[in-house]
Formats: sequence, structure tokens, C-alpha cells
Amino acid sequence: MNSTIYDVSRLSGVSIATVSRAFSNPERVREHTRQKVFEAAEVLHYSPNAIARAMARQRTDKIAFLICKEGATILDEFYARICNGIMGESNRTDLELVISTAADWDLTASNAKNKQVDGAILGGNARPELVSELQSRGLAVVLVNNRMPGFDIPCVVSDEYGGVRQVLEYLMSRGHRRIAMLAGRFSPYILNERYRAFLEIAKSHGLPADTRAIKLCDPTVESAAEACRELLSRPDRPTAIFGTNDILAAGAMKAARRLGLRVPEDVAVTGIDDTTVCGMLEPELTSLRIDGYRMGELSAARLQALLAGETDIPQLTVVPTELRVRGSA
Amino acid sequence: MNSTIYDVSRLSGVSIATVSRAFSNPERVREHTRQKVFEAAEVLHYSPNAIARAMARQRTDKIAFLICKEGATILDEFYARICNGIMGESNRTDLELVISTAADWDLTASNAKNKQVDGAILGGNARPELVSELQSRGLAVVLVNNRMPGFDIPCVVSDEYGGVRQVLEYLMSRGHRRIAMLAGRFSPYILNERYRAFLEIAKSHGLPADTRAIKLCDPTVESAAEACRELLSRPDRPTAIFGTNDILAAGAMKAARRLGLRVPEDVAVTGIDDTTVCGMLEPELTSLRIDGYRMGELSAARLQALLAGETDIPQLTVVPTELRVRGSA
DNA sequence: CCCCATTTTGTAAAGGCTTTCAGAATCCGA
DNA sequence: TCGGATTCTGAAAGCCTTTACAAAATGGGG
Repeated sequence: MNSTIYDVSRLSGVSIATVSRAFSNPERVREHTRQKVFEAAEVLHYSPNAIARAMARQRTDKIAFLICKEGATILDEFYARICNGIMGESNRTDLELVISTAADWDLTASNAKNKQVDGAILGGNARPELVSELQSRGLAVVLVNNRMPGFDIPCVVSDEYGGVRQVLEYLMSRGHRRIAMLAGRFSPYILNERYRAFLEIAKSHGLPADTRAIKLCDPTVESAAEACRELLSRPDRPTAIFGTNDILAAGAMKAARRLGLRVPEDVAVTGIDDTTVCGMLEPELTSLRIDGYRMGELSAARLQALLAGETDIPQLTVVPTELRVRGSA
Repeated sequence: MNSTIYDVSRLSGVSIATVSRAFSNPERVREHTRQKVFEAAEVLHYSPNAIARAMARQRTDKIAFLICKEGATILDEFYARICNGIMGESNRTDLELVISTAADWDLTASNAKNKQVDGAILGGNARPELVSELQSRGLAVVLVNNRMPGFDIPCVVSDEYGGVRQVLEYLMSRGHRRIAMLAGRFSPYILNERYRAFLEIAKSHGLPADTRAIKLCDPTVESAAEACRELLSRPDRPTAIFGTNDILAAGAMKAARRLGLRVPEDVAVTGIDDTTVCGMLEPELTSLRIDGYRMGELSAARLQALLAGETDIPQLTVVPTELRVRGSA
């Protein structure tokens, strides 16, 4: 069906070894010969068979993006952005990408083995055992939106601490002093970073921010609305609610409206992620942009570097955030 | 590193051919022998090498999902759902999935050739030439959320006509007579289906629905809000706005609010897709659920059937819709 | 014009599995 | 117990590249 290296060899009058080199190590074949080879290839519509190549090279040029997150997947806009970034970068470096959920890989070890990939990017709350398992199998591994102390592994994260500061300083600049954080139970890493940052920064600015100022809730609109109702019913009602993502912030806005409070006049609301929903809410939601696309790109680049055997790969890459001010705060 | 079929052969005392059969055609090897093989495999942590298998079989068990849509990708929640469905199904049937945008495949034919896949699912507005190209290359092709008359190809779509009817009949049951459709410039197929359905159904129910009742806009919140402003400023203002997706509906709600109109009292609003944003809007958005996940599953199943050489594969599969009534209408 | 150092090219052996074909083992009825 | 029909198993030929290793060609300097 498709022509092979032999066909090209025959037509161009050189050996298959030379054809092979013309394609994968052009500089190792003389200009004139290379020309002939490419012409023949052109005529025959030849292009190297990736499978055979993988077979011979013992390398697939294929990587996996594993989303380690209960329930959610690519449906989470933030992860979809990361995914997009990975796709962009891997496309650029000619790596093939397979996307999967960690669950799929955990279930059947055999399955995991079958998907022959050279490396994997683990997004979110990856289990350390999974990392060990993969590394011990000789795979290159990179973490995105997570860190794993004690592991020798490149991580790509956003500047959670700085981001929280941006939000808080903005709110303070608008005169807010009673600021509450509505924290979703996300992956431990993210939850912890934002929680800690909030307390530290609030404290350092002399805000009355003990742990009572932080309210945990499940990562759904309803749970957030419910939790926020409680917050807004306190005698010393907060003047600003800082949702740790846009969904929670939307829940906060709902709660406010149900209580007859106006946003942002009576209570300001901010989110994190800057998802598309921000522009659909009324008022539009002020949100901290986390550059998921860039995080994806960078993690793919790190993995690529790992595969290329580069040394001195940064163990930690931090992507800056940016506050997008809109009507809600 | 990894053990091979030879290791298993040696340890179990049978030939590699038998080991191979034990794994891919278990019924063709005697119970007793099979047992021995599996035990040895267990001990050696052997599992067949997918690359080598693909090489020998001349088949990759790998399929591609191509999103044919300018700009948007997996970031579009609806497509993410389709994608999820495809992932679920292909996981079930042990097919590997690569996700890509049509743009990536168009750019370099060579590239497309390199990704050796057995088949492809084209989502959205695929170019007929791309289909011909792929089919002529011997790939199995399936269309999802699109149809292509004149092509011999299975298509999986949602019941656009029925869905539009559900929405209109619901609105009419609530007493609405002046209903306007806010139609986004999506893929020609979808736009046309919804447009036509609206006109036919409205007409058949004696609604004053000429083409003036349909307003086209770009698929963004702002464009929708702008278009809707015009609709709502007419002397015979519509009492209901039927957005052809949730983003447009959100835009309609914005426009209404800007004009001081209450939703749903002064103007009812409905959307399509039932995306997560519905629950975040205030009031919550009544929307027509299109089962993207199911569409994905079914298209993967069709592709699988095609690959399995099955005959009598339905050329058209229609997935039913369901109206989710919430506060906005 | 020869010789040695360099490039360039070719030969042949993997790489791990599937599958055809033929021979070996097994089963069944008589 | 024997013959023939079945079912199992094994040897070997691919599948398409890459890559030592070795041979051939090329280029310069003397």
C-alpha cells in the first residue's frame, strides 16, 4: 500500500541505509545523494513509518498527559487549557500526545504498559506511588500544577502565593479590610498553597484574618453558595469574598443576590482562573488569570528536555499570574 | 529491560508462536498450555509490546479525534464532552486515542501520514477534501456533530430538529408567542439545522416567525448581547429569546439586564448545550441538553465497528435531547 | 600521483510480534 | 487398537526502520 524505504532505495539507486539517514540524519549524507533520495521519496509519496521507526529506535516519541483528578477531566476548563498548551508544544516538537485519566492507568498495570510512551506529564493530584512506578519503568515524568517534595522531578506551577497577594492587595487598595476566602477542596497542593498564602499575606497586612476568615467548601456552585450564605450572615459580614476559583465565586455571587446584597457595592467578589464564565456573569467577575496554556507548554518543554537527555533541567518552574479586573470587585 | 515473548517462551517451555496466540487468540491454545504461558508471563511481568504488535499486524489500534473548528478546541465545553465520550469508549475497546485539531493535520500531509492511525473521528465542520483524503488513504472515518451528504460515512448527530421543537413547545406552553432566535454563526451544518427547524416549527404553530425573528451573531457573549439589544428594542419586543447556545443566551441575559428588563418576567431566555455555566447564571439558565458524551461514545463505537469490518453500520445516528428547565424561562 | 585521514555509503543484524503452513498430538468412533 | 478428523504447536518468513561495522569514495598534502 504505502511505499517503503525499499521502494525509495530502489528508485533512487542508493541503499536503504542511506535513505534512512537522509531522513533522520540529513547531515550525514552528501548533498547530491540526499537530493536523489528526496526526489524519489516525493515521487513515491514516501514518508517513514512511525511504527517501524519506534520499533527500531526503541523509542516512541509519544508522551501522555495524565489528569489525576477525581471526577473531573478535560471538562475542567483550567485543565483543558493546560492540555491545550501541551498539545501546542508537543505538536511543535513532533511528539505524539495521548490524554488519559490517572484512573485509567491505575486500573490495569498491563494497560499502562501497553501504551508505550516515552514520558508522562501528570496533572493535578498525582499519587507518589504512580510517579515511582512510572519512573522505575524508565519513563520521564513531569508534574504540572502540583509539586512533590522529595522527588527528583521537574514541576511546573503557577505563582500561587504571588497571585493571592495580587488579589488581596487589589481588594485592600479598594478599601476592603474584612476579606473572607472561600476555599474549595481541590487538590491538597493547591488548597494548601492558597490557604497558607491567604493567612500569611493577610496577617502581614494587619488584616483581621484568622482561620475563621477561611471557609472550606466543595468545588461546586451550590456548595459555595451555601458556605457563602453563612459567611454573609455573620454580624461582622465580610465586605469582600475571595473565591479560590471562578465557580466558587459564582456561587458567592448567587449567595449575595439571594440575601439581597448587591455586588460589588455591598460585597465584592473575586475568583481565580479567569475562565470564560467570568464574562457571562453579571456583573462580570474579577478574576486572577492563571496561565494554564503556558503551564502546559512549559511542562511539555520540560519533558522534551528530559527525553533529550538534557541536564540542568529546572526542578521548579513558576508561571506568573495576572489580575483581570472587571465589575465584581 | 522489559521481558519479551522469547523470555516467556523459554520459561514456559512453549514456542513464541504459542505465547503469541495465548495472548491474542486464547481460544486457539489448549487450556493447559495457556495456563503455563500466563503463569510465566506473570512471573516475568510480561505484556505484549504494542509497537511490535502494530508492526506485525499492520494495524495500530489507534484512532484520532480531529476537531475541525476555527479557533476553538477542547476548550469548548461541548467538544470536551464529545471528547470525553470518545475517550470512554475507546478506552473500553482498547483503542488508543490521539486528539488533534484539523489545522494540525492539514498543514503537513507528511505529518498526517506519520501519525499512523487506523481511523479518525471528525468533529464539527470537516472539509470534504479532508474526508476524501483520509478515506483514500484507507482510514476509517466517522463524522460527529456534522453530516456530509454524498459521502459514504457514518454520522452521529443530536436531534437538532426535535430539540428545537422541545424548546419552542415549552416556550409556547408558557404563553410565549413572540419568540426570537439568536443564532450563532457556528458550523454551517448546525446553524442551518437550527435555523430551518425554528422557521418550520414556528410556522407550523402559527407563530409570527419569519426570518426577522432570527438574528445572526458571532458566537461570543458580547456579539450576542449586542444583537439582542437590537431585538429587545423593537416595538414588538419578543417575550422570549432562544439562544442557540448557552453563551449566546448569557449574552441575551446581559442585554436584557442592561435594558432594565427582568428575566424571566419581561423576557424569557433559553440556551442550548446545558453547559456548566447554566447553574452559575442568575437566574439559572433553562437549556436544551445535548448529550455530547453519548455522541462521542457512539461515534467511537461506529468507528470501532468500521475497523472491525462490520457491515450494516448505520449511516446516521441521532442522539435525543432533553430540556432542562431552570429559572430563566 | 600516492597515501592517509575523512566522509560517505552499503551490508546485515537487530527490534518484538503475528501468521502461514506443515507437522505433531489428540480425540473419537468402530 | 486403528484410521481419519480435529485441534495444537512450532519453524520461519515477514512488517519497516535503525545502526554498528566495514568497505568504498573523496580530498589534500607531500
